[in-house]
Amino acid sequence: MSDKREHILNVAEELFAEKGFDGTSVRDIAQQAGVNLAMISYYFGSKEKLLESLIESRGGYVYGILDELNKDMSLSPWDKVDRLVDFYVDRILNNMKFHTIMWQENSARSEEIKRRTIGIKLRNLEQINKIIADGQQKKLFRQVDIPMTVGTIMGTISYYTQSKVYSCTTLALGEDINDEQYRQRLSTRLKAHLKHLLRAHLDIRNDSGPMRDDHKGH
Amino acid sequence: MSDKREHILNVAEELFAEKGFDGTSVRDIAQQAGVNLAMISYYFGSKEKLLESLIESRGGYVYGILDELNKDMSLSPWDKVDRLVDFYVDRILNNMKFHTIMWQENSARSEEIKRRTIGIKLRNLEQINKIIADGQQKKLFRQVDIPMTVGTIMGTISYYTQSKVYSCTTLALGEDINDEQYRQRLSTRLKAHLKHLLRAHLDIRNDSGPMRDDHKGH
DNA sequence: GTTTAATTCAAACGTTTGTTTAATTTTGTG
DNA sequence: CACAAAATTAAACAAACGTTTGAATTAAAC
Repeated sequence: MSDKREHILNVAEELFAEKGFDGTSVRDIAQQAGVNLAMISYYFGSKEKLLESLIESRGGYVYGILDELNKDMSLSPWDKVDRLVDFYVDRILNNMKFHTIMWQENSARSEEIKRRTIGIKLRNLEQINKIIADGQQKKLFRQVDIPMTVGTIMGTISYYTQSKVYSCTTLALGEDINDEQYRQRLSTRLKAHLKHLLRAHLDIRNDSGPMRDDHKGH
Repeated sequence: MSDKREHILNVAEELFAEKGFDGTSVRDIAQQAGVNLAMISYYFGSKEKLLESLIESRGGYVYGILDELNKDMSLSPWDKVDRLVDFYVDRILNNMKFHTIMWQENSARSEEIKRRTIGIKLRNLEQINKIIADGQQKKLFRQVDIPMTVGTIMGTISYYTQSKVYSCTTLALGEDINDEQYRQRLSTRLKAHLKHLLRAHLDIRNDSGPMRDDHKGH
C-alpha cells in the first residue's frame, strides 16, 4: 500500500474523529494531508469508500489479539479478564480517534458501513463471550448476563473517551493537562475500576441469589 | 411556546438523532415538519441555535428528578441506587433520540453547544455523586471510584442504545422485533444487570481490600 | 530514447448547503 | 372595517459540497 494512501487514511481518521464524517469535507482532508483534492477520488473512489477503507484497515486487528488471548491455555479465566481489560483500555485509549468514528458513525448514511462496523463488533464480542463462559464453566464466575457485562466494559471505556473536558473535570485530572498525561491517568483509573468491578461482579463467592432482601427497607 | 415551534423541535430531534446534525439539512427538517424552509430561521435564528434550543428544552428535566430523589429522606442509599437505575434506564430508553444527540454531538463545531451539554452532564453527575457518597458515609458502600461508577452506569446504557441491530443480535431479542417490544426487553435486561452489578460492586461486605491475591495465578 | 502507464494538478462541474429577501397572507386590536 | 403586527411564502443568494475532467508531469518498461 502506497505511503500517500496511508497518509491520507491517517489524516482522515483524525478529522473524522474530530469533526465527524459529515462535518469533514474532502477539501479539509486534502489540505491537511497536503495532497491535491482529486487524489482522494483517485485513490479511494469516493469519500464514503475512504471511510470503508479506513474501517477495513483498522478493524481487523482487535480480533486477532482476542483470538490469541483466548487460545492461551496457560492463563486462568481471571487472568484473561484482567488482560482483556488491560488490552481494551490500552487499545481504545491509543486509538481514541478511530474508536470515536466506530462509535458514532452508526448514524452514517451508508448501510454498507453500518453492516461492517456491526460485523466487526460481533466478531469481537464472540471472543469475549468465550472467556467469560469458560470461567462460568469452571465454577469461578457467577451466571452473569454475559453480553450485558461486555456492554459494561465497552460502555465504561467509551463513556470516558467521548469528551476530554468532561473527563478531566469529573475525574479531577486538571484542566490543561497534555494528551499523553491525560491518556496515562485515564488508563490507570479505568483499568483499576474495571478490574475491581469485574471481580465483584463475576466472583462466584459473592453470589447470594438474584435478590438480596437485606437490602430492602432501611 | 408556539405549537409549531415545538413541532419543529420534535422533528429536528428525530432527524438529528437519526442522521446526525451535519447529516440533517434544514430543508429536511422543514419538509418533515410540513413548514416552509424559512420558518426555521424565523423561529430559531439558525440551524445551530435550533440545536441549542433543543438541548435547552430537553436537558433541564433530568436534574429536577435527581434532586428530588436525593432529598427524599425516607429512602435508603440502596433504594436510591435502585431507583436511580430504574430512572436512568427508562429516561434514556424513552428519549433515545435526544440521548443519541447529547452523546454524539460532542463533535459539534459550536463550542457553545459543547459547553452546554457538558454543563448539563456535570450538574446531573453531582446529584448521583451525593447518593453514593451518602451510602459510603453510612458504611453501606465500599470506597469505590464514584465518577467511574457513574460512567459505568451511563456507559452501559448508552452502549446498548447505539444500534438496535447490534443490540438485538447480541441480546438474542429477535431481528424484526417492533420498537416497543425492543425497548421493553432492553429495559428489563438493563435494569436487572445494572442492579446486580451495583450490588456486587458497592456492597461493603464484598470488600476484601484493593487487590485479591487469591485470584492471581492458576 | 521512446513509449506506455501511473500520478498529479488546476479548473470546472452540477448539487446542495444555510440563510436572506421582499412580497403576501393571516391574525389580533381598536 | 381599518390598521398594524405577526406569520408564511416562493424565490434567490453566495458559499461549500463531492466529484469529474483533461491536460501536464513523473515513473516504469522495453
